[in-house]
Amino acid sequence: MRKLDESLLTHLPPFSELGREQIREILDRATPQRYDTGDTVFHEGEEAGRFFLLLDGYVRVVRMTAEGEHVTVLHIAAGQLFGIAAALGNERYPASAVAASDTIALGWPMRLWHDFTATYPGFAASGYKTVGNRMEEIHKRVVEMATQQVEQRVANALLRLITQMGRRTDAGIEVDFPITRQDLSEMTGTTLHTVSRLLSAWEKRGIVESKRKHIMVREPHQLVMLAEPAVSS
DNA sequence: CCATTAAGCGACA
DNA sequence: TGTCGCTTAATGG
Repeated sequence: MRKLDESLLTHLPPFSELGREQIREILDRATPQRYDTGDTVFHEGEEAGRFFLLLDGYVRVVRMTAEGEHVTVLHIAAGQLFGIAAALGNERYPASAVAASDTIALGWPMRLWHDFTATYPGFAASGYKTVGNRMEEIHKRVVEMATQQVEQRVANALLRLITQMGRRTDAGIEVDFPITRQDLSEMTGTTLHTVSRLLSAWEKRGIVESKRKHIMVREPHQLVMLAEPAVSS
């Protein structure tokens, strides 16, 4: 295997404050790995043996309920760390990580998390910031789930997707990985039928456009309107 | 307002 | 040809 190029990491937050030598050392201990769409990077409850940096593609973080239903907790985009259980003091992964598209990730043994945070300035801070940002996002969603109706929740989920993992096209902003109605329903705590009906209705109004596994938002502003809590009743 | 059940259709491998 | 993604209608909580 060819040596990894240092430029892979130099702009990324966890490494941006590090020198070339330090990045070299970190890269030399990394194991690159490909995952096909749908592949599981690690399973919920598994011993947390490695942490990862997503180099390319998208990963979704999924929890399983007692009844065996999937709940998508959040999505990870390229450049972000994931599986950093050690930063949370966990011995096991609290959720599963599934490749939402074909992806490439770097993996390190979890014990190196402690080495890295102790040795490299900025690495720990960046890791905790990542954790903090995700906590905040999850908290927002908890409030959403408790207070908003399904249409608002789905609109919000779609807005987050195009904001964080959208690809601009001439006709609008498209979710940059294959996504089904089932996926959206697992993000919003509803059924694929309800998502299907909502998307059909939005499509008739020209707000979105979708083919199988593709969703494009043509009128983000309209979606923002829909995402706001209903005024009455 | 929304979940569930059921039926049917086209895309895809 | 079988599976998957999607749509729609009907029903009921």
